[in-house]
Amino acid sequence: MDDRKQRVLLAIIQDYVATAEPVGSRTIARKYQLGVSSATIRNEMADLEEMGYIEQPHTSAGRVPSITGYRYYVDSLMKRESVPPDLEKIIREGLEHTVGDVGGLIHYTGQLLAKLTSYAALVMMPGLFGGRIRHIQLVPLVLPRVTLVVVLDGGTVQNHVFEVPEGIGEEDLAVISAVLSAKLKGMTVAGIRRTVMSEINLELSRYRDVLNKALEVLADERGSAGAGKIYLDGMFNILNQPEFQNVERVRTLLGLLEQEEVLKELLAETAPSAGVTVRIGSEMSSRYVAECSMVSAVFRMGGRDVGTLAVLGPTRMEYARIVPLMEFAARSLTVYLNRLVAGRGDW
Amino acid sequence: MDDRKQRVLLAIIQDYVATAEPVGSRTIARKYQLGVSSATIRNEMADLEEMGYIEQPHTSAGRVPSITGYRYYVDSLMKRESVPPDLEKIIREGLEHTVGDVGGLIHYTGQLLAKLTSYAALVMMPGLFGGRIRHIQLVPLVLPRVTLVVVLDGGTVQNHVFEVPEGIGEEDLAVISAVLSAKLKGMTVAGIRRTVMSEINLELSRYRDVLNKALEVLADERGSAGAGKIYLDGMFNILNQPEFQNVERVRTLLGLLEQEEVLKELLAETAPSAGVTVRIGSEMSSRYVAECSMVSAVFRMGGRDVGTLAVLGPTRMEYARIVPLMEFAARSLTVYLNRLVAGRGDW
DNA sequence: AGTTAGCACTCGCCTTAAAGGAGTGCTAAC
DNA sequence: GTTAGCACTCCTTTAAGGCGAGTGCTAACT
Repeated sequence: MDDRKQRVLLAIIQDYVATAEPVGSRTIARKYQLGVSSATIRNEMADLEEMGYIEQPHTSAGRVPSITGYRYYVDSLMKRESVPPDLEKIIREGLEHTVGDVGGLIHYTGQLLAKLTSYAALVMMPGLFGGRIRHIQLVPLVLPRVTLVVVLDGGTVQNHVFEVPEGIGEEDLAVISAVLSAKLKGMTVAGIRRTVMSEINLELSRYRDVLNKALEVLADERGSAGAGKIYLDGMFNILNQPEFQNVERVRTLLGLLEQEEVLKELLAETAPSAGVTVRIGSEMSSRYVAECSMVSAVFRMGGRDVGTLAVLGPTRMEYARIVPLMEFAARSLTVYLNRLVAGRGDW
Repeated sequence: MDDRKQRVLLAIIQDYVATAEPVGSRTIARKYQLGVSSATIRNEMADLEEMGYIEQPHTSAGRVPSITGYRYYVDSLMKRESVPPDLEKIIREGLEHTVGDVGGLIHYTGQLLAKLTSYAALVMMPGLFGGRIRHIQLVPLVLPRVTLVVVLDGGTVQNHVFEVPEGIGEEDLAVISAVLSAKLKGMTVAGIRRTVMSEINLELSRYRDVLNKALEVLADERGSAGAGKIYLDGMFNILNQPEFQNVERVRTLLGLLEQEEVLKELLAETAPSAGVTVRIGSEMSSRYVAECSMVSAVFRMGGRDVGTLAVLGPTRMEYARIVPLMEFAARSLTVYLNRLVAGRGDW
């Protein structure tokens, strides 16, 4: 792909992203000075089409970038815009001044992203995964129902209700709680080793049933790394995009957004740790988002990936603006999350 | 309004609810045997229009029920359909077999309603309002940040993060927790009296600051009776309604559904305790739901209203089917919620 | 060989006109 | 009070024509 072809492709994508209209050779010759006539551009466009980077909705319409075209753009052509300082400020100050738990901070970031990007924002929360246990206790409800309450240092509180065998009383629960507390406090849920578990089991062999149940709950949370809750914001934004003037499309998309399972899968495809993942149209696993792209990034706590931030918009997304913004958001969130659990010191 | 006019109005509403098409005199004469000709019906329709019960989108279109018309129908004309036994069974068994906390049960009911009605379902959860305190504790996170954890007998767990003054340590928090626990356990949050509070304050005067903060959190929850979380399900259903083929309308409605505050207000207008509230179009306070109706009912715990169930659909809603269904759902939910906190005994 | 002007051609979209049809209101007769 | 008949209204559908954006090709130019 020679230099001029690249410039033509870049122009087509920029124009299409801006206008949502198929772009013709004349437009490019006029608006983007490539120093050649529209006829030359037509020739280049014919080539680009043959190479699969652009498409024609129908004869005598302009060209539209293909998935391959967008991909090439994102990987090689795109000049990342730097995040405007005022946005950086908004994000930083927003995160700085949010009091509350880890969940609140993350949720807030999602809302902010929706507002700042004008697309839909998705957030996958960490389960019990990301934090050290500060408090763990079995609280009797109406026996035989009890709830296992776990408080993490980030302020996350999770609980899980289950039933204990007949004959277990409040005192028994207090004993178990004390042992659990002694053994597990300070550990991350992920870090609970089999050895600790059996140690506990030994110490409390009388209560094997209850214990197994409780540990099972913890293990559940640990196993399903992506089991966290999903928040969705600004899906309303997406309706302002011209490609969603068609109700049929809105319906399929909204149908998707209601299925948490599918969303989780989509988010789970985000590359671990490093940078930002961009997936365009059919590069995503669900066919319901054919016309959409997702830009996502993971955030971390204690050196471990714990959740995912994402933005969902039309394939015609402003990648050059969104990618750096997501990167900044995920990095900022990571910083402030870790401050939350480590006092002032950055992680 | 004479008997025949009522029958004509009834026929118009039934037909319009079924077809979403303006209904003409001929249709009524043909499909609903009133024993008179279409000309007579035309005369009746002219009268009904003058009386404000029906409207004409334009000359030479059929008639459509007005808000007033629907209102008259719901209040006087409607024959409630009885809830089909299989639906009753689905609801009962669903609620019976849902293990977990109060929140899970309520949320599940919302999902069920969305599925069974084919409209959007809204649920306003109780805050800390509806249940007795089983456990209350200040858990230190990374000092000075602590979280107040409250567990209710329904299994609801709420927490709130705040900061304590310098110099307060884990032991201090343990002392405070012990007193809070001793004084408040077994009370409902709503039932916490000023007297108890000052009693606690007296006992722990050293920790006045921390205590005030903690009690403030509790009071907050108590004050905002409807402050609970809102769940939304099946908004996707609403897009299948013919009146929402128009994207503009979808946008305004979705815009509404994203604003929790507005939703809370809408739900808060539900009549307390008794039966089912139906609000049609402009009878609701928000102008964004002009084309919609809401059928809502409160559910109770411990003899007190704690939350609201609602269904949101087009004004052209199948009231005769939905009203009894909502009533049944709210009643069932009340029963099972109370079982949850009272052992087997019904409330 | 690459570039460009010119031009015929394609094809979606918009406007306009005409036909069709559902439904009404009115009148006159029963 | 009811009904048949009929003129009238007005929305909706269909068809046709013109417009315009854009293309691909050819031939000439550098």
